[in-house]
Amino acid sequence: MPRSLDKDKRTRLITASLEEFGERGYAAARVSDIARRAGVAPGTVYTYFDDKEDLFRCTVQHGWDEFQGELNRVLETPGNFNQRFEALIDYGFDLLRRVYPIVRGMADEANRLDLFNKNLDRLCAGLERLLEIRPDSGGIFATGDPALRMYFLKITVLGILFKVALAQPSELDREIEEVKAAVKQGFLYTHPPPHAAEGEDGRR
Amino acid sequence: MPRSLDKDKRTRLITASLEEFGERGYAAARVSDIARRAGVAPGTVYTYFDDKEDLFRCTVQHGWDEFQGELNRVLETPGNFNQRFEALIDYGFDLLRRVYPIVRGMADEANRLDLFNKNLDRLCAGLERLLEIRPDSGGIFATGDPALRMYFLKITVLGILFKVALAQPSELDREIEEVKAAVKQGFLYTHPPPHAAEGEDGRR
Amino acid sequence: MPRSLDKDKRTRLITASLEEFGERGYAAARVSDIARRAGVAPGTVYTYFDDKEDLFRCTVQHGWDEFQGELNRVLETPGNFNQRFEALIDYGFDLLRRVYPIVRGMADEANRLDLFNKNLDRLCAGLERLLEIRPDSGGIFATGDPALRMYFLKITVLGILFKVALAQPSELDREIEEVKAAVKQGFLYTHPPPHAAEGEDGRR
Amino acid sequence: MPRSLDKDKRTRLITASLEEFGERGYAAARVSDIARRAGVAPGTVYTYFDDKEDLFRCTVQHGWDEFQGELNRVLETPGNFNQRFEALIDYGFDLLRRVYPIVRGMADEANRLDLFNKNLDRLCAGLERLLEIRPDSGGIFATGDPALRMYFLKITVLGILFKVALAQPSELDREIEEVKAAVKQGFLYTHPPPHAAEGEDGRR
DNA sequence: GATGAATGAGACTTCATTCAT
DNA sequence: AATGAATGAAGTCTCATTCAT
Repeated sequence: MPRSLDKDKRTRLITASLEEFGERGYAAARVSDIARRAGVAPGTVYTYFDDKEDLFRCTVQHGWDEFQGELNRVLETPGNFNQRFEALIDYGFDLLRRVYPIVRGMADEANRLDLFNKNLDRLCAGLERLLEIRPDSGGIFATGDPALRMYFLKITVLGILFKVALAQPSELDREIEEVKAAVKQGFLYTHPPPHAAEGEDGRR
Repeated sequence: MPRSLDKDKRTRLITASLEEFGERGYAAARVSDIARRAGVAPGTVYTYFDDKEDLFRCTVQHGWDEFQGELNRVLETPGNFNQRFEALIDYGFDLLRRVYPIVRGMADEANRLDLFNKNLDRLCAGLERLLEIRPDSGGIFATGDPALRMYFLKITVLGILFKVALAQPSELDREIEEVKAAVKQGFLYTHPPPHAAEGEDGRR
Repeated sequence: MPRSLDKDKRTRLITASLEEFGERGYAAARVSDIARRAGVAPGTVYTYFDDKEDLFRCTVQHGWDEFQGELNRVLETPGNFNQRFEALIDYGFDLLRRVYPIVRGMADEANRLDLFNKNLDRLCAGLERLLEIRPDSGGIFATGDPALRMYFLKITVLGILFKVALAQPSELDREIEEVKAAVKQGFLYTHPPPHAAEGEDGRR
Repeated sequence: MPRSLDKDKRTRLITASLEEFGERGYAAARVSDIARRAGVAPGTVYTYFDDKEDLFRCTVQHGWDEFQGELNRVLETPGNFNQRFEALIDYGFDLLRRVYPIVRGMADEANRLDLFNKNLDRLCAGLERLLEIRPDSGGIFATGDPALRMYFLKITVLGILFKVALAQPSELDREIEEVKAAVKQGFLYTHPPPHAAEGEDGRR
């Protein structure tokens, strides 16, 4: 029986996917369970997505886009670096808390690597722009070589993502707090080093 | 049949697993293909392993143990830090080149996270000991807080692992060379060299 | 909505059915594709037909009726046998060219056999009447036994139908020309012409 | 549990296929029912056949090969034409009685036409050779043009096949007797033409 | 009457695992 | 211990049909 609900079915399916794929992994997640979770018939999934793989990719992409949107917003907003960066971090880890199990699935299949790498590149390009804004250019990424600097950035972002993604569910909240604190420490407070105005640190 | 034959079969199965799981991922890899690759019948797999999951875990653990063994050897060997560290890095990335796709599979299932995290902890503990040996205490991990320092170490190791693991096969060699160079740069040459205040090092 | 529109929709559905069933066969043809081809919504099909099977039967019957109508017209029209017969043959094969794949579908299901056999009987009865008109009684069906003669007629008509129906699409035109030529040869020119003993006809 | 039965499983599956495909048609026949009928598990079907389509094709081809084998045997056996021909006809219609519903399915899908046409060609080539052996060259196929003669032969064989295939099950025995009688009459008794030794009929 | 999104039963197929040999 | 044919549970996906709008 057709429902009046039209546009939010896709959203509900994405949400349900996030939960199912997250809890059970791509292979173990069942399309019919996702459908039930979304409150639709199994066949309805195929009205909105080509197949299970498409559903997964769209779900993942949805998460990336959400964060990228916030990042872009921050980039286009004038203001104090530390405040903007901190807001982004808070937003990002809130998002990650909701979608973290999906990160694992993203790396599962060889044919999903492109999707992952493209989004990582996009994310890091945005972060790079944000970091460049930073009043000081010190800190752990204050390498002279821009390429190397970007490389470290990607490794660090990847490490953070998987540090959270690989956390046991029961440890998730603690893990996120730890990572968040570490990131803020590493990117915000450590440079401009405390009570030190020397830029020597920055050129390292 | 002699015991040695058995051992051979198990080893061949581990090797075949590494290749199949690596090339196709856990879900897509078929036990029968692994058996064929190892030159045994499908049923024989179950003489040496409980089930597919057990086979995967043993295969993964085998890889971890291999690297950890080398790390321990390095730790117990006296000598120049830089040389020992570089040797370990070379060894580690050679190993990673062979098993890299397995890294992705490790993160696939929630019930494998423990396995992964335990080995990561063990690895980082060893690395920490190695880094402590380092004559200087500068560099990107030269944080005062030991816990934070370990945290950054884990994130960086994770980032490196997945940076390689997420590379497209065709890009693998280039990727490994890049990461290796970056790591050596970051851990060997970049730190305020001992008793040297020259910034020449910094220009890398 | 006016009655004429309805009729138009039904006709368009029959036409679209002919094409879809023809191109893809009964099982592979999709009701929704037929609907799209006819320019209506899938649900509308069920306003004009009970179900897919009914749609198929009506489509098939439509084709039979079309030919049967022409046959009756020929039967009721006075004139030279050869001319009338040739016109019928031309008409029949033109029709067959358009609907030929449907012939295969007609034989697909046990519960469609009645439909097929009844129409075949009706067709052959008409052909028999037409052939009886023929001034001479020679030719390949010049059997003394009327029942046997009818039997041969049915077999030949069936053979012709399926010879065309089983042609690869790319071979269809050639096939139809061949069958048409053979039929004309067999039924028109070959029979010991009336009151003529000349063998010239025989060289065919 | 593995059974001792090894080679006849394939045969049992072919037999079961013949029955199921025959009774229900290709689309409606279920692989699991065929398996049950053959006394094996559903999955076992895929040990012997690629998929449902392959199972169908092999089943059909099995029938063709059976008849073709008998035809070849007859061709290689010296002896009186009429006796040999009659034996072949009897054999052929016995076979057809067992497999007749499959004939319909053979024509069902466009991608099966090749299979059908190739076997029809092979069959007619054999029949042509057999008919050439015939002491007299009269009868309904006594056309001077070999190509046309072959054409009529194919149409007639097709017509016979489908005349039987399209019979209602309850009518099958009667139908087969009728066709058999008609064929014998047409090919055996009608030529040597009654009380006529003229060869003019043969060149027609 | 028309629409077309939603339904949901059902089939094919896979493959980890078993066990008679 | 090894084999590998057989097993059978289970999941994805299709599509004829319905019915609220």
